[in-house]
Amino acid sequence: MNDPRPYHHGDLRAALLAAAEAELAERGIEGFSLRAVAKRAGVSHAAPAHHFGDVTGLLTALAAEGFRSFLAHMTARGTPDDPPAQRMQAAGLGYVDFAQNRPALFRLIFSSRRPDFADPDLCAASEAACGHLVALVAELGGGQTDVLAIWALAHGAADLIAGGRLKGLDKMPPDARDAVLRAMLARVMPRGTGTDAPPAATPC
Amino acid sequence: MNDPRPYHHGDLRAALLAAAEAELAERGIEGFSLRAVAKRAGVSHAAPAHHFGDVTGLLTALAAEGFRSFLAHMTARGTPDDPPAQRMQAAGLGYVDFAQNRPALFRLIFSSRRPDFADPDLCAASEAACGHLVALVAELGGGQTDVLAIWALAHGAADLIAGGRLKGLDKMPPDARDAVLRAMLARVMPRGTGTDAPPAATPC
DNA sequence: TGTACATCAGTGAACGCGCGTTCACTGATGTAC
DNA sequence: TGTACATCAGTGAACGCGCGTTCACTGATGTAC
Repeated sequence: MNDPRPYHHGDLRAALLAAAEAELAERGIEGFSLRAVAKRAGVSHAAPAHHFGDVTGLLTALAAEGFRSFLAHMTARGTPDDPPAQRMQAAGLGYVDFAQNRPALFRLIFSSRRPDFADPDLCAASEAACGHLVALVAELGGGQTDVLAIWALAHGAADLIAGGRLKGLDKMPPDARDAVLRAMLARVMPRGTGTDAPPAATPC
Repeated sequence: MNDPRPYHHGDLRAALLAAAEAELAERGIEGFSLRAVAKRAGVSHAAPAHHFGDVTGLLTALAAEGFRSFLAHMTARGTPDDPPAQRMQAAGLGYVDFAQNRPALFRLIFSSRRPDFADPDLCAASEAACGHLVALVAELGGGQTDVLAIWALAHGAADLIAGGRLKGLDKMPPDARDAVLRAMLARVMPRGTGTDAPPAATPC
């Protein structure tokens, strides 16, 4: 039977996460509500409790998914066999890709206080993503200034795109957009002239 | 008489704006409430209506103050007589100063949807701040890539600091912090080698 | 200087609303025998 | 294959709460005469 509304959903957990992301994109974190998420997913407003406990549980699970997607984007532009500089550039491009593809998740993981960042699963996902960046910087042998410059530039481009303030850039054809981003990143890539100091700031 | 609680406040409007900024800093935009602001300012929760109409009015006024403070920070590091490159660097440092000194306002003007950005006063304040950046870039004669790189780097450093993710940097002595920021900015300053294209993206 | 009065700023009770959460329930599924 | 039963997923009513806003009011201020 193709009953459009079976009693059991099948994968309500995933549907609720998708609905929550869509709600965040539409209303922002400041207008987020569990009831609206349930309504969007087509279930009663009490249903989410079975999968996430409470609203913090849902946002925490969504943030963990966010970090995993973030890491996936950063590694999607190359392979582990590429030279470090190339992988660094790929990570920078992926950082921005993530903000452009999933702006609500970008804001959730970087600018919200509602997820429980002490949650073990979220913590692990966060550390995996940030560990990738840290490892790359270490491989490149850059110093504090290099780390900060790369990170700030990628993060700034990403945040501006997530906020819809770089209309010019995110409406360009992908190739042209990438060329601009590569040129930007090239300005801050370490030139291998030695480290000026151990990093005083870590991404996470 | 030094009655600590006179019936009339004196400057409740300013007190409410300060309380709102403190509330934003403490709870974030997602936990912001008019009643908490009134309580913090020591007045009844109906008092703000006399000065701002409603909660959007208050956040709009606060955002306008935010843009004015943002512009003031960007111009505070130098004088109009400095050469363009020096004023650009001063603006970059001021951009980050603003995020560090008033993180709640930084997030309010760059990452929130609650203020009414169509409000004439807010609009004017926003355009004044962004106009400063645009004018500097034009004076410097940089192209699209230069504009984006400078803006992204300053914005990224600012947003990371506003989010408390650059503990190392914001705990350094001011001189050392400035030296790092200057080194970062130097990597993306236009080198006067001509424009590659007119800017496709504008800050506002 | 004194008085009347208009204006303004803040009060506190009241309202309706949407929220998160709880709870007893019911429909559906799957497994033991 | 059929039946009994445990388990699970989703329902819908109910709760208490904090919220934004409204409203008649009252205290305070300032101005006209």
